[in-house]
Amino acid sequence: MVRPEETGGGSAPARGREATRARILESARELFTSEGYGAVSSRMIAAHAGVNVALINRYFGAKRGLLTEILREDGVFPGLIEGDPDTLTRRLAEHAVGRLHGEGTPLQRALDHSSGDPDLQAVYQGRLKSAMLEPLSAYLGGEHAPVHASLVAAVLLGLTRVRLIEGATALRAHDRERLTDRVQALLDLCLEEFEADGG
Amino acid sequence: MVRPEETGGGSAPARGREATRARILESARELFTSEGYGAVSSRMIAAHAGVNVALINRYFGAKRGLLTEILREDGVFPGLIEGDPDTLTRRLAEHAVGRLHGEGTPLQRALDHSSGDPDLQAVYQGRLKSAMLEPLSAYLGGEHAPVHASLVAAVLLGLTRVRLIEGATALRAHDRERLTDRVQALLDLCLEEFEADGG
DNA sequence: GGTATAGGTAAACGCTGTTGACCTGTCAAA
DNA sequence: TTTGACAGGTCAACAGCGTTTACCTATACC
Repeated sequence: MVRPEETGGGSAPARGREATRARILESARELFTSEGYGAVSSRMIAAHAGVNVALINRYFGAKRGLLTEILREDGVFPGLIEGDPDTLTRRLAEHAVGRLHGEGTPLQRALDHSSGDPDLQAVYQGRLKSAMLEPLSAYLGGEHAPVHASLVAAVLLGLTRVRLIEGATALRAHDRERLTDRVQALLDLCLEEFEADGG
Repeated sequence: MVRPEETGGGSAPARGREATRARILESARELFTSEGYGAVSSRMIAAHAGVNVALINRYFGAKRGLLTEILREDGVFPGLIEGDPDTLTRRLAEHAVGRLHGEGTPLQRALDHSSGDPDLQAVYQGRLKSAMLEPLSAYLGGEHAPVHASLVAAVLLGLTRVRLIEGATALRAHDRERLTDRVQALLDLCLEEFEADGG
């Protein structure tokens, strides 16, 4: 049998599968944003979406699948890599310091706070690899590009993590500016070529 | 009533409370080391220690309490802060790069790998604050000491985290040396004084 | 000897993510 | 028109988790 919503000339846009899937996804997004990931159970999502719990696993494999899908759509690490190479580290530094101040989308903020969850960690790591390390490495080029990319990622991730420990301490504008400068300097140092191999 | 093991001149060294507590703690340490934190359940620990599950919560409040106790004893962040200030960043860099290579105690390695768990994250954060940020900040002194300490911690944490994503990539000796140098340079930059406030 | 109590146990509680069996309505073919 | 297949959905259960409550038992004191 051919499912109606998969036929090219379908008239009714699938009242069932796609609509339900979307409703679940939207509920999950809302709840993850307001409550965090770990604090939201499958049953909560199902209830919010007005569907049965089993559908979550039917459509998304597992609770983690919801997260993967949401992060795939929203993009945890928006396109910072593209753009003028000369201002790359500036953009990254501003993004990082911005995150230090709890900026970013509400979803980003929520997920940063529930970053302890193993599911989230796993998905995040996948995203980080494909949306940060690999493109950055390709963007940089050169023999040591992977190491450079790793160092940059380390600084950025570390900042986010420290923020979770210390809490978001609001800086005055010019302190923030200085911090951004410093972070940019760190990133620049990360990208500096390793000296020519002596051995 | 006065508990025997708490009286100064007790003869039998408490076959009960303390011994049982220690047995639970040792079982937990072993299992956490070999399996990670999240993969070990309260019942597994209890079974391994030959005691009832309820005793874990009786003696340690919760599963997390075991972790807190173990990390308190072993010290996740051994005394790197003390010692010659001139070689501080070198020591930290070597420690960090060592961790990149999966060095450190087996327990450290295991916990690094299961660092996704919320419990572990919470306990780690507490330890990091009291064993890293605060002493480092005190050690450095000066107006901007907390910011410097945060930046240092960010670099160190970030490196650990990136390692989890990329896996431990074994570096050749001289590459490792170069990486250590680079990390040290990053840390030095973290500690550089902010230029005098112009505004 | 009687009794308070520390130490220990068994069984449950409420929750989690996940799964398999079942129902139901629609749509295609005979 | 009847029949059958099947997608979409529901219900109830599973196995596991951390934790808690009620109970038992042996020891140590009065």
